[in-house]
Amino acid sequence: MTETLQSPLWRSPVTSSDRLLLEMQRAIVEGEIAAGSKISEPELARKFDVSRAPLREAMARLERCHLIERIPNAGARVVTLSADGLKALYQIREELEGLACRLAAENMDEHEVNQLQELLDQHLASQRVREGESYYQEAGDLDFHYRIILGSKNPYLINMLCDELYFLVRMYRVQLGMNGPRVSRAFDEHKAIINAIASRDGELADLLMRRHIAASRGNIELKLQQLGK
Amino acid sequence: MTETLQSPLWRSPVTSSDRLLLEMQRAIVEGEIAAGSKISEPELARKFDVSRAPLREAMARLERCHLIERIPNAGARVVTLSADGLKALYQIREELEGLACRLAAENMDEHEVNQLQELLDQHLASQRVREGESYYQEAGDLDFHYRIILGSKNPYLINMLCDELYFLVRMYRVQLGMNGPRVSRAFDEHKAIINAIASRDGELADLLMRRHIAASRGNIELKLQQLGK
DNA sequence: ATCGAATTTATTGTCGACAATCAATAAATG
DNA sequence: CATTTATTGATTGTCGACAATAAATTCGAT
Repeated sequence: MTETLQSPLWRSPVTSSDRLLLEMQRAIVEGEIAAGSKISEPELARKFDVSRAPLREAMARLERCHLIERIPNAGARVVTLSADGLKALYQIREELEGLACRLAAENMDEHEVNQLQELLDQHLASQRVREGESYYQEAGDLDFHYRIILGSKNPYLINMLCDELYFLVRMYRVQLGMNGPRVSRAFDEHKAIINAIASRDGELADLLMRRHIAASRGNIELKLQQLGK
Repeated sequence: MTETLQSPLWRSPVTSSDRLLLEMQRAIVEGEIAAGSKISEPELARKFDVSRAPLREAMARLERCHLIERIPNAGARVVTLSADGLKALYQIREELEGLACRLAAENMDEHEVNQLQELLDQHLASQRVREGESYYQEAGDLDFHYRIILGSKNPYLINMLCDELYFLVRMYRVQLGMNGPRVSRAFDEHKAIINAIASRDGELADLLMRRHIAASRGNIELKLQQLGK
């Protein structure tokens, strides 16, 4: 993941609980800690060689980004991925990123728009080399979305999308993958969105982003069905 | 505040940190702990007669609902209310509650719709008695919005609106008030929204809710200007 | 007298141990 | 034999003390 992916709310990991959070986010998103599995505080504390205090703080933040679910006096479980969950998540993502796109068209300055276009050119070049390689596409796609969200200049929106929803989105995408033909199509959609933003057409940018996300959702739903969940 | 206001995620305060959270949420929303003031952990721990452990957990949750802001190794401050903050908050609220309204029109069952209509009749009756009394109106308004959000049946949406955004919304409303003429107008808007939901017209319900919230926002913005902030 | 650096002070982050609560097993009774 | 009730076990929630970091103050130099 590149530097530009970091939201302003991701502070560099100064504290133990910060490091733990990053480590556990990665482990859960990539399935290293299995979806649906129960989390034992003493066990994880030993594993990461820390006390339960920073671990519990990290877990509170994991709950905040919907990666685990806690029940008082009972324990915590890693979330399970499901078709219903995906639907609910993407309903919100469509709405909020549509808004972000509209606001970005209004609030991004010329420099930021130029940077966004340069980013797309970079991805296009690297995509020609690695045809259909999903990892780079994913990083590139996330980077693209991140910049637009930041461009909205709305702190609450940035917080919700980058800090609360995006890890779960990544979890669906990493664990359920993204197949070939969708990858190149996504580039064209990105291009259209940037054009709308560059011409300050917030309404169009909104619409295009919603469709872009809806298409992405359809792609993952297909995978879910194929796996027979 | 009535019983029905509670979201499913508000568990009864079984633990110390739960009690602390409720207490501090109320204190901040009502301005008992002044906006912008710094929070001292040892001081509050003494005041509420608990250890710092549950206090810190409560503070983590206060940060989650945007009532305080923390900086690592530096401390926490209560948020300050501003015109920019209100604008950013209501931009999101408009979008998400519009979505909630559309989903409610699709997903609420007959019984829930009937209950919603009964609720409005109750409020109308009590409003005739207490003309322009803002406290009851506020509770009633919140209750109305809560039920629609729950009716969306989208867990993420419910969590975001009821647990993360609504305390800040209440803080603006409680500390900046809501004046007379707006109160009765809100009833008519509520009525129109319910009708749209009852006739399963999600699109209309969405539109009406957005306007309702925009009007409410305009009302608070006016107050902010009058106070010369 | 003012600016900068070192020291002091206070606050936050972390630790290990204890208490309270819940789940599971085993015993007892109809 | 089934159902209920204790008992055991483990996990979570809470506490008080310590260590690390940042802010405040004092002291010294120009």
